Amino acid sequence: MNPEFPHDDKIPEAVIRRLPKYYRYLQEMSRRNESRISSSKMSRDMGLNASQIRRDLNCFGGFGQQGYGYSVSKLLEEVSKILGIDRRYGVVIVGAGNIGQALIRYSKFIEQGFDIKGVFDIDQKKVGSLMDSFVVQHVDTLDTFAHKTNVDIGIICVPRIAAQQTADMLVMAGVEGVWNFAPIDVQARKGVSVENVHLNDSLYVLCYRMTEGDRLPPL
Amino acid sequence: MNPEFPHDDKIPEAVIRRLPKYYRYLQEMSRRNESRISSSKMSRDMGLNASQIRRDLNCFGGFGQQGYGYSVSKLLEEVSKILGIDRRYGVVIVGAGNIGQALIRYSKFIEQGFDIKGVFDIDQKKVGSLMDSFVVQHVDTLDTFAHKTNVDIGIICVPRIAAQQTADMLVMAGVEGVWNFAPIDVQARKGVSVENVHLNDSLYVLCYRMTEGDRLPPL
DNA sequence: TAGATTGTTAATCGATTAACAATC
DNA sequence: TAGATTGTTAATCGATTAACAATC
Repeated sequence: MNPEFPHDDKIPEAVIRRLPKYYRYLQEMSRRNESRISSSKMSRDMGLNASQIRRDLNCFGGFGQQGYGYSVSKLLEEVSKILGIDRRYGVVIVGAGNIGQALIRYSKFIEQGFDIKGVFDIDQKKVGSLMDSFVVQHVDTLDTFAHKTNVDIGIICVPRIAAQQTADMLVMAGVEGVWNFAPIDVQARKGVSVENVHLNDSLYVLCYRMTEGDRLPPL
Repeated sequence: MNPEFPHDDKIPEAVIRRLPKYYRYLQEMSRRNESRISSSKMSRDMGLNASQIRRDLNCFGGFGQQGYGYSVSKLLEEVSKILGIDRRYGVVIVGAGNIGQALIRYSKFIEQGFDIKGVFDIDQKKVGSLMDSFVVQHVDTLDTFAHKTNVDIGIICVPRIAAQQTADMLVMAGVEGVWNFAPIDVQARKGVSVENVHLNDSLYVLCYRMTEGDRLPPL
């Protein structure tokens, strides 16, 4: 019935954004030693519609079995593969300021699979200093460094004003992905993926919701 | 034509998520000393459809003027008000680990409007130590602290396993908003707003996109 | 006034949900 | 086999875009 997976029928953005949520959920089920899971239980636990879950997963393949459900371990493995996190990534951090330091320290949050290869900054006062276990290097050396080391992802932790040029440098240096923490949408040529994080936006949405109630007419 | 703004006709989620983007854009226009802006220029600059922009803004009021466009300063002020960031917020950080430290240091990213009132942790080894300019306090003292200080928002920077109970404590302590960095969707009673950040999800989506190309059939 | 651009309705598009036949 | 649950189509819902009358 489904001989030619994966479909490359253009996966909807909404589906892609839900994949990490499935991944997190399946990890949890795996930790709890659940071996099988049905779309209806997932639905209850995750607050998503069961049809939607089945439809989402079917974008990538028929991973389930009628009358049984899904194997947690198999599905977890499949979702890892789909997300592309069944491998390791070399990363560099550009910008050794607040967020940069944060991410180095927090690199544990990048639980496994992501190896920080180097930390770069433009500030001569920071260059040469030790940040956690990394000697901060000058950005001018980024290109050379990236070409002799395996660097897949560049993390942008520089101020807004320098973010786009940093993205450009990273692309020149050959990264395939840019994870941007500066409050601006950086662009990259086709073939280089970009994720703009915008922590501030999330905080603002929180403020919106906190204020929302106050705006509604009193009952 | 629009006598009774703001509509409380249930603002679509998608519109709310775009508000911070409008805010960022308008700040940029303001920095550039632009005094007026049209939906068509916004459309070009932001990569959104002009109709959508006008429709989004009209959820909250008729801020424009036919034949002229929008006043940048007025619109910026309105969007600030809508987001609820035309005021200050007292915040506490719970969890003085990697992300917690990061956010304290990065509190500058919370450019203005957010005042860190206290930092809390459960680890006796951390309690009493100085983190930036904050003495880490024990979480058991959070409730008392929050009731004698003005605390609006609680930021959760504890491990996944402790995230929900931390949320519960924050709600007990009287916060109105929870900004959660643990990789789990925390819940709170009605009336308390929650934003789950999920940095990992964003990184995973980046990996997905980086892998995506490899999956497509060769041309 | 003529030109420009909004506010808003109508048309389109895409995503979610319901339903059910297929099948383990 | 009977029961359960998927995979998938059809129906619904909501969001985006186009179009244009209103109006500054």
